[in-house]
Amino acid sequence: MTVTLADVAARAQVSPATVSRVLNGNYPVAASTRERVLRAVDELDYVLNGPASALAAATSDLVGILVNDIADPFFGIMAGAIQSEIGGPGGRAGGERLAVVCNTGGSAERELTYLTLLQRQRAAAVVLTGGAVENTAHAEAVATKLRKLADAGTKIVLCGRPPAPADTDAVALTFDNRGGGQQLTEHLIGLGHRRMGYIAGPEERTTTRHRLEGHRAALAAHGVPDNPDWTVHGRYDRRAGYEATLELLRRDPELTAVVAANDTVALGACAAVRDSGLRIPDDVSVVGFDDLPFSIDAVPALTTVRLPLADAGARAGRIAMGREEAPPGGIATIRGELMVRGSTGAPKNS
Amino acid sequence: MTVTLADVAARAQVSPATVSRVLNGNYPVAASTRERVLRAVDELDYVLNGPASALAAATSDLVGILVNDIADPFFGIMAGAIQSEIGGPGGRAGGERLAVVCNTGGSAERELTYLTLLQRQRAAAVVLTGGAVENTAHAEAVATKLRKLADAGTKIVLCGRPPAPADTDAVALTFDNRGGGQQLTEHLIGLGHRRMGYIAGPEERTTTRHRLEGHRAALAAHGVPDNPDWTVHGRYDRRAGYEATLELLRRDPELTAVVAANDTVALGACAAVRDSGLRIPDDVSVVGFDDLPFSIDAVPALTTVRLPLADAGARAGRIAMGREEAPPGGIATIRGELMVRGSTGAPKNS
DNA sequence: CTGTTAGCGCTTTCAC
DNA sequence: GTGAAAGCGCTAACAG
Repeated sequence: MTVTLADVAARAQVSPATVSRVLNGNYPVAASTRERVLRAVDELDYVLNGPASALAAATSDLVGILVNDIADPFFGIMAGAIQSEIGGPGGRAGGERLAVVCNTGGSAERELTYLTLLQRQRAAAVVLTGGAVENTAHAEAVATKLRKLADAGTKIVLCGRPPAPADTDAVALTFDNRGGGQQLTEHLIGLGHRRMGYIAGPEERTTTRHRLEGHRAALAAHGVPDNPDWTVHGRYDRRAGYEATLELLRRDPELTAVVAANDTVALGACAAVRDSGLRIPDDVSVVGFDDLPFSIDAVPALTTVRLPLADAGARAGRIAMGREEAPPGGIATIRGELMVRGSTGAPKNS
Repeated sequence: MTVTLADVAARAQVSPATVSRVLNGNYPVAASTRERVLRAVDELDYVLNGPASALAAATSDLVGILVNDIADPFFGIMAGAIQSEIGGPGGRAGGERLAVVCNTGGSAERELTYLTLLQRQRAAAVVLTGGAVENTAHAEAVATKLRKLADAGTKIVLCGRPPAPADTDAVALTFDNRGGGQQLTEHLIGLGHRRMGYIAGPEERTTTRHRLEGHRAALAAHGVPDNPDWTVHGRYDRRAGYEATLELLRRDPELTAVVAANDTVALGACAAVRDSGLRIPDDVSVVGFDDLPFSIDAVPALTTVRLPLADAGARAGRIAMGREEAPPGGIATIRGELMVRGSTGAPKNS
């Protein structure tokens, strides 16, 4: 009932092999033959059987994209950019790759499971986005998995994630979270802030640690005192930002600034500051990280560090497809850009 | 070099068929045998060949999700919810479905191309999210494609999209965009507004048309005059909202409210209102649509219509997997809920 | 409950 | 430039 390549071959009066060759366009075929085949394909409304060709060719045209949370624009933007470069429709013929988006929810276990599932699909490439879980056992398990994938011919690219062990053959486009965190806090210090609350992301995450390290490095470099009470951990969402800010303000009502792990958290922080009857930035300055699209529309607009998410994703996609060379050493560090806006100002009593 | 099912069978001293059965868990196998097989799988570090099983079984465990723009949380939230229900890791064994997210960018052509690609993959199900392009030729082409997919055993679910022709066998979970638009405008009318600007989405989109119809129905029902000059079309992004608002205000500085096609557009509208030196809602009220997470953090918080995106996505996912019954007639209308917040108030001179 | 037997539909050497 | 033939690795009747 379903049309197969053999049917097309019969109709075009050629062998199945020839049909395969014109369909894949990776082999010389006489122009007249090609046209005859294409016509037959059309007339028969033939659709290639993906699994069958993947089986025979030992590779599929699926590209895996691992994200923590696809509902978060941070990941959505990267995923969209990656997808646009892996040659979806509109790309040159034959390069119709499909993106398999895997939501790990930040769980190490699910990350591994998805990697296995992608291995099972014989994915052409896998792009892992965002920070990694910091846990030796898990890191080793992931590295092992990546090695297996690479051995099976799957190209691995890390986008916005620290490099994996060199023997995994994974190309890494890493965000300079440490540097960004440092810039943000230095900006605040420059404004005169000395008592700053810090809302960190979930523990055991590279992104969380690096941003926090940047913050602390800035404090240390400028001799500004740190205080364990001024740091709180939470999820990367608005709710966590709201609650953490309330807690921070309760612990120390004298805080003049709140540094949030990312923009989403910062939005929650802004709400908490306002709900506490304080003004931004007059009473409390707030900063975020990432510069997601809505950040400029916060009131006042959020001071933050802009990460070129779309560019990074696009580049990762091209590298995954072998359409762009990997950076020297397989590692590139992508810096963020400090965006100073209305949510930060000099502290009142400075 | 790569381990196959036959290797596992040999090691476990059973037939390949038995191994297949324990792996798929859809057939009775003696507990002791199962365990032996599982052990062999483990020892050999065996990973099933997806394409091979898809070929043999004539169906894959891929589920396609068509979205206009995955970077937009409107789609990201639905996609995430769908994915969480199609039995990713954590689901019961054997139900490891992968989500293939396809970004159509709102292009009818790419939508069709992706549908073909999904057909090629023998996708188990396809979920089409968001509004459809309004164009007879295209609608017919899509319907034809859906029929073919359904014939091949692919389950089709529409999520947040108007029903397709009945013979496509597509289940539809439709958002009541018309009703939501009407509620919003009635709320404004109730407040005393009589001169309202409307920023519509792109033309030729069902969502755009329905929301606008709701707006106009409300105007008509209350005898409030409409004016062609008060409607502007644009993309569903902040920039479009910003520019459209400036244009609207230029055309009629007396406008007391701006109705935006969605929250993202509303954010841009708010910025434009403020940049024009006007206050929200004192001078101009602004409303959005969707109630995306950031909407409550706008200042003032956005009055909007909440769409249960996550619930709808989850339900679509379950229906696609056959884990929930389709609604009677294959169509369910999902209503939004009016969320009255600070961005709307009575007009000044009312 | 388990083994045997055929393919599923395509790609790919290897000849011609 | 094109054809023939041999699988790729798995599932699904059908027996037993």
